[in-house]
Amino acid sequence: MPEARTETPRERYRTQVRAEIKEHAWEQIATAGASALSLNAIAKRMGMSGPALYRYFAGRDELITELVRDAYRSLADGFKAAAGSGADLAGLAHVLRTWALADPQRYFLVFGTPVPGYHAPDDITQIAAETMAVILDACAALPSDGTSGDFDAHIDGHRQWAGGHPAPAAALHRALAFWTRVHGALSLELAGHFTGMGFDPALLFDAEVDDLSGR
Amino acid sequence: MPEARTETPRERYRTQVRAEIKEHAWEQIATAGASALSLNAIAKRMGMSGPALYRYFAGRDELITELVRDAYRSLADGFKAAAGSGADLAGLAHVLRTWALADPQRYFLVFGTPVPGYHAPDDITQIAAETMAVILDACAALPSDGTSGDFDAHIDGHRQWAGGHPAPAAALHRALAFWTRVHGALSLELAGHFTGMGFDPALLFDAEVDDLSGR
DNA sequence: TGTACATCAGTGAACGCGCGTTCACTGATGTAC
DNA sequence: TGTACATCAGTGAACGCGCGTTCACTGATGTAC
Repeated sequence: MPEARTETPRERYRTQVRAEIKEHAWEQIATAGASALSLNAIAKRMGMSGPALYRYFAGRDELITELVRDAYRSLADGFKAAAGSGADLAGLAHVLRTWALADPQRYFLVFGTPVPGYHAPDDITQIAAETMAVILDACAALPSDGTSGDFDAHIDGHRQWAGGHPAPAAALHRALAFWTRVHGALSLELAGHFTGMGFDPALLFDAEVDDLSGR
Repeated sequence: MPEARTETPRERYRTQVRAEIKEHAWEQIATAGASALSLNAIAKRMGMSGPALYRYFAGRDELITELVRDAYRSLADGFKAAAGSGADLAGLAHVLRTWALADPQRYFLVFGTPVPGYHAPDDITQIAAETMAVILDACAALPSDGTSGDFDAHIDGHRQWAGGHPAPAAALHRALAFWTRVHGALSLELAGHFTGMGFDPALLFDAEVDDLSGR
C-alpha cells in the first residue's frame, strides 16, 4: 500500500535536484574548502549551465546557509538518536568525533573560522541550541561530586538561556566544558596540528572525554 | 653613538615598504577574513598600482605565508618573554588569550580552518615547536600528583618529537591538554558561539586554566 | 666634483580567468475543459 | 480523448567585476671613476 501522495512528480524532481546540488557542493567543499564553493563549478559538474541553479537557490549565500543548516541538523539528529539509545556524555563525544572525521570541512563550516559580519539565521541558532540541550541532559545525568568553583556561581544567566534547565550549576559548567574541550581536541586534530607529533589524537581525545566524564 | 650601519638606505626603504604592505594585509584580514586578501586591494589602499607589490613579494601565496610566519613568531616571542619573566602555565594561557583577542582573524589564520592541501614550510613548523617547548617547560615546572592515565603510557613517541624533553609523561600530557582546552575555549569564543548565552567567556576560560593548572 | 652608468621602484596596458547574477528565450511537462 | 493553455526547467548570451600575474617602459636613486 503506497503512502498518501502529497508531492507531485515535479515537486519530487525539484527536491531531488536540490539534493543533488547540495551533494556536489559538499564534494567541492571537502576538496577545496568552503571559500572555493562556486555555483558555476557545481553546475558544470552536473552537466548544466550556471543560471539553471537559480531555479533551486536564490544564490550562493542561500546555498551555503542551507548547507550550514543541514550540517547542524544532521549533528543534532545524531545526538538525539544516540541519547535516545542511552548514550552517556562519552558516547555523545564519540558521536561528535565520528561526525567530524566523516567530513572535516563540514565540521569547519560549522565550527571553524567565522566570516566577519556573518550572522546565522535564527532557525540555525535554534538547532544549535538543540544540540546543546542534549549535552546538558547528559551532563545532568552524570553523578556530580558537588564541589563548585568560581565559575559555577556566575552561571545562572546561562541557565536562563538554556530554557531554565534545572540542572545543577556544575552540570551547566560541564556542558560548556564539553564543547570547548572536545572542540579543541577535534579541531586541532582535523587541522593537522598534531601530525608528526608522535601520538595518536584519538587517545588524547579519549583521555579528555574520560576526564570530562569524571573518570 | 650610532650602531654600525649594515643596511643601505634602499634596503631600509624596502623593509619599510614590505612592513607597510603587511600592515595593510592584516587590516584587510581583520576586516574581511584571510580568504578576501587581495594584492590589488592592498596596492590601491597604499596608493600604488597592483604590479608594484611584486617588487616585494613573489605573489599572494608568499605574502600569506609570511603573515603566518610573523603571527607564529610574535606568539612565540610573547611566550618566551612571559616565561622569561617567570610566568607559569596560567600566565602563558593569558598571554595566548590576549594575543588572540588582539586580532581574532590572526588567531584563525594560524589555528583556524585549514586550507585542504596546504602545508606550512618547515621553518614555520619550527616556530610552532618553539611555542610548544615553552608550554612544556611550564608544565614540567608544575607539581604533579603522579597519577597516570592510559594516555600517559602512550606518550613516549611524543617525547621524542619534543626533543627528548625529560618531563614526566603527565607533563607531556598536560602540555597537549593545554593546547586543546585553551584553543577550544578561545576559538569558540572568538567565533561567536557563546554570544547571547548569558555567561562571560573570560570566566569560563579562567575556570579551564585553573583546572589545567591543578587548581 | 662632475659625468657615465647601473640599479631598481613604480607605472600602465594587457592577458586570461572565473565569478555571481540578469534576462529573454525555447521546449518539455502538467492542467483544465 | 483531445485540444488550449499555463507552468516551469534549462539555455545561451551578456554584464560588470576583481582577481593574479606578465611585460615593456619611465624616471629616480645610488655607484664608480
